[in-house]
Amino acid sequence: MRVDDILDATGRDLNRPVLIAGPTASGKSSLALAIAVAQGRQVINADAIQVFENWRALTARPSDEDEARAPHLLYGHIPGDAPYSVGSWLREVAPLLTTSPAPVVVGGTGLYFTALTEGLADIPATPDAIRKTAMDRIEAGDLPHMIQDLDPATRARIDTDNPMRVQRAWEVLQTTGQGLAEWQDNTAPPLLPRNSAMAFALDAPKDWLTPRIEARFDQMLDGGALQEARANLPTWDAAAPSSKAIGAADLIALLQGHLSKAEARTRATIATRQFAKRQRTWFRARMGDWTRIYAPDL
RNA sequence: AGGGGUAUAGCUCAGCUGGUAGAGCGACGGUCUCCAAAACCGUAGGUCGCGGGUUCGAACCCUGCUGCCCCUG
Repeated sequence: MRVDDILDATGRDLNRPVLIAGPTASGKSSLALAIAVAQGRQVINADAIQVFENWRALTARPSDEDEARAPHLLYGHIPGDAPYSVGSWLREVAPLLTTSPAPVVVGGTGLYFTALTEGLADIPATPDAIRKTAMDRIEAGDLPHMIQDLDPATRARIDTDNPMRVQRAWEVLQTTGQGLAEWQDNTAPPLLPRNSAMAFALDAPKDWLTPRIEARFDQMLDGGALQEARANLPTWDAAAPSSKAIGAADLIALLQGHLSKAEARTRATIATRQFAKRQRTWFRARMGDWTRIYAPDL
């Protein structure tokens, strides 16, 4: 499927949102922009890290020129130290899906798309006090007891080797008195069922993507990623949500003199390749009914 | 040229007084319903620089060679 075919297909039903998922550096943003421009749609971000304001070059957010060609929403609108999650994202997208024409939602975060088209249990937020208790217990090495505290159904369902999953399950049980498994079993219908959207998943083979990832990192550096890192340096906090942007810690380490430019580049591109692998796995396993698009053909 | 050191998985290195090799990272595969550019799980790689010797048995001891590093000249 080429761009023209996609424009043709999506152009026939302007009331259905277009979903575009794909690995980093696969070219999904420009495809989304082409559709938006041609059909008067808005572009909505479905990327967990591009929502943050403080790393624009490094997270490959659309340029000013791109944003001038079509409205872009949910990009860089969250402070780098503010918490954000699938739940936050779903609440923000909800009112944006009803525009006419319908938007094109584009990004690389599989979980966000899955939550959108398959639903997400509506669980009350964890109070700060409970979160703090959870983190303290984990830090104290108390994970085994937290696992024991869980309800059997949840314990059997989650990956108990994964501290984050255990923490989440424990917090849900503590704050709601109800097990995570039960909450999930009662998940409400999705905001946007798969069939109510035109969904595309970009396929980007490893050997094709790797050189693009490397070239793009160099473009990021040329595009001001280093100045951006310098701007972030004074307030840098490795634990801040936006600090998870691939390459952020490496550029900071470079500025602090802990890494050479070559080392920073190597680390960042390796991390990006590993991330792309996880994305591929998610798309293949969870989005089997999305229309596949072979990225090199675009 | 002489003296010293070093040579073990793709990379960085462990391997006690000899019992046919391990880790971290990387690579590859996978999981994942609220930190997801996160977190987690699994798999595959090595005739231990080369040759000779000692020994029931050598990555480990002896010896020659080769490469690299340091010191002296």
